[in-house]
Amino acid sequence: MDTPERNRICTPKSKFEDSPVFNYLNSLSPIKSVRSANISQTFNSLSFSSPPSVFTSPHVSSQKESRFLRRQFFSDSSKSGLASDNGNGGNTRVTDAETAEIFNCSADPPQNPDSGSGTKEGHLPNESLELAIELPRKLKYGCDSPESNPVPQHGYGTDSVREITGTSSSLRQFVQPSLLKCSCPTNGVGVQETSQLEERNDEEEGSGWENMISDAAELLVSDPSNDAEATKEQLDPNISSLDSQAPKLPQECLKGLPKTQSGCHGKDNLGTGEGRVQIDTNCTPQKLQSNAQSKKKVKFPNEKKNGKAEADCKQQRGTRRRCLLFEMGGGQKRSLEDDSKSGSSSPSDGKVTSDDGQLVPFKVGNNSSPCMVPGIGLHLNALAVSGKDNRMVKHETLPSGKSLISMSSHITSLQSVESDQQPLNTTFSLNSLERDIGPAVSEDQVMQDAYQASIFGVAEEFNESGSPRKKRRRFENGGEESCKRCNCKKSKCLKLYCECFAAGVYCVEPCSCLDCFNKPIHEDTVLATRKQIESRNPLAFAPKVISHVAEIGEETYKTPASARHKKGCNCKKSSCLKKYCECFQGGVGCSINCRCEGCKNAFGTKDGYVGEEIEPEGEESEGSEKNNMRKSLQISEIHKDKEDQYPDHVTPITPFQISRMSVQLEFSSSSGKPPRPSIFPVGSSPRLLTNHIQQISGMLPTPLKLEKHFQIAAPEDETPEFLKGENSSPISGVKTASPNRKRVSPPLGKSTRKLVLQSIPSFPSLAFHDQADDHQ
DNA sequence: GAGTTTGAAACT
DNA sequence: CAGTTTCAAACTC
Repeated sequence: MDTPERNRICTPKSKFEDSPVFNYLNSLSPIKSVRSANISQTFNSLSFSSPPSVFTSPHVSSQKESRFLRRQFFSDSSKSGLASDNGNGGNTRVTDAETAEIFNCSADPPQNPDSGSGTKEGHLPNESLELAIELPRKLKYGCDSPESNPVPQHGYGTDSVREITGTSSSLRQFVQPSLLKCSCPTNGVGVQETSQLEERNDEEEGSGWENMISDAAELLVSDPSNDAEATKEQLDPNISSLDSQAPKLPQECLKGLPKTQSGCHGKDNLGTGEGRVQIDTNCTPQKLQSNAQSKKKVKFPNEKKNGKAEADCKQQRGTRRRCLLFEMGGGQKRSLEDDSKSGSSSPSDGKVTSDDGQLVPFKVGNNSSPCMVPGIGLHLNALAVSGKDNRMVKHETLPSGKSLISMSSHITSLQSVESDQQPLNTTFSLNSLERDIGPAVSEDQVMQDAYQASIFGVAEEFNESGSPRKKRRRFENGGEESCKRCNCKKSKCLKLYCECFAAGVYCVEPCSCLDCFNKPIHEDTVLATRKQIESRNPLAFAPKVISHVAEIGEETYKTPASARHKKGCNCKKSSCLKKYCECFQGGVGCSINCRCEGCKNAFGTKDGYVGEEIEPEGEESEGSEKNNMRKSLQISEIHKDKEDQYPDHVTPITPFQISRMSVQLEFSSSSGKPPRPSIFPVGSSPRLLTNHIQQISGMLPTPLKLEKHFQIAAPEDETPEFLKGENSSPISGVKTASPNRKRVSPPLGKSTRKLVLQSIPSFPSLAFHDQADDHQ
């Protein structure tokens, strides 16, 4: 069972990598763990146990990898020239060797450079060709446009530095997880340390964190050349390490963490974890490049599609980083104030991160589950993806430089419930949740990256000069929440009118708002305002779109498909066919809760929704068709769900994500614009994402298609209860905890959910899953 | 880019 | 709770 799942997860790679090596890697849990690293970092502040993060990360990592790969492509292409200039031409192999060494450090430093690079190199030619072909397409938006390339301006060296820093972060993510898995010793500490180290490095370099981030983002997104290379390099190393070493990793990890340290020149040799980090940071871009190259080689050989998928995934990773990597700590205020303007962009903010920081307790954080879903900012977006309810207010600097304020909203219901029931379990569940989130995010990111790659990169350019609206739209579409921008003039960005505020994100430069108080400087005001709003409406900041969640025993499972707008829309003239409609905007069908008139929501009409239960009545034609679609989809979903469960660590997919996917798809297809960030993402399980992506890559066409494919998630099952009453909403859940339970017993959840949920083990241990997967 | 439309949020 | 106003996004030209 697992194998297929894993394949899905890695699908992009796997496809690329038909080679047994990839399969092997996929099968190997450690690699996955590496992926998860990103997430773990995000959550570092929370101090999660390494293991969960590791597992969760795999998806993410994969995505990131894909993203990086893309970038690399660009960069490579561009670089090739640069390299020639710099005399780096010969570096590729050398770098490969170096990278191999670097990675090997963890395993066998000296030994394998060749093996890793060699295998990769063998593939390279084909891949490069494919990449060259594919890249242009993908890059069109970001890369092609000259504007998109801010990097070029920067000296190569500077870029490299930034890249390095950025890469270091990325690398950290990758590396750390692996390290964590392998060595585990330093887990939390190591991660934090690594983050610190990164920060230090960044500081040393003199580039602001924000700058770094923004640059990195730009580079990643738009810059094919240098930045891309850097990112690639950064990513690649991880990837390459994974790929080349993947087979080795498990063993090596066990053996070699120390070696890696020794091999890599860490600035500071803190611990194994640090060593890794350092390694990453230390690794020169060249090395990274080599790794990246090796990776490229490996991945691309197969099919363009695969390459695309990978690229998407990679991009997503990059995106994620942007959004997630930097968490603002309680210390943020200071840093933020200092940085105030940048909105977040200040390096200090980014620096604050886990160690310092702590989440500003907007509300009492139940658990520190780190899982804030970073991207969730949009009203709709806030989707429950997070599933976790961390109420903690986090400040995360988003790619755009915005910092998440956070609230992860109230989705806590599940967790809270669990916590109530079993404190011990809660931690576990949290981990699982985190895991879920991570993957989910990754998926989303993947989706986003796909779009972002095309669109997003461009968006950033606009930030500074472009017209706010356009920028915003592009950002929103391509970017994620983090990319959100508002244009508030009278609300001071302290009301829900403001998307940024509603999303729990600070306004950033790109925002064209006036008299904005939604900035770190005014953190107190923002928090106070939020409290007020929440006091009025606890669900105010809760995700508007709610996915169906089921709880089994102690664990909560996300039901795949169902997602509905919490509150329902009230559309009268838009027929729920435009973004005016929150349901439509959220990529979900209208539900009973909707009071819309003439509902024609492409994702599912109100009638249709009822129709599932009461189909005959409503718009039968549409409803019936949709239902059929849904059924088919559901079936597929069921399978997916099962698969997802295992691979992802049990944590069920967040319905939101799925809904997002559908939405995103639509938008992308329909408007050609990237779906909103929040919506983007997607499918809870990376697998789904990969699958979807694959499908989508070819498909994107009309929203309808997407709907058909994805719709399942949105329509149905839904959690009746969420829909039924806002009260039941997660937020309420936070208070009472009960809501989830209600959800769990979905009367409506006709079909699949139950099966899925049942199949999932209550608390699968990571190792357990892996094993189980293997057996399966 | 300006203006209009739309529906949520906020207010009464 | 319903009605009205305010607001900003979404949309159109």
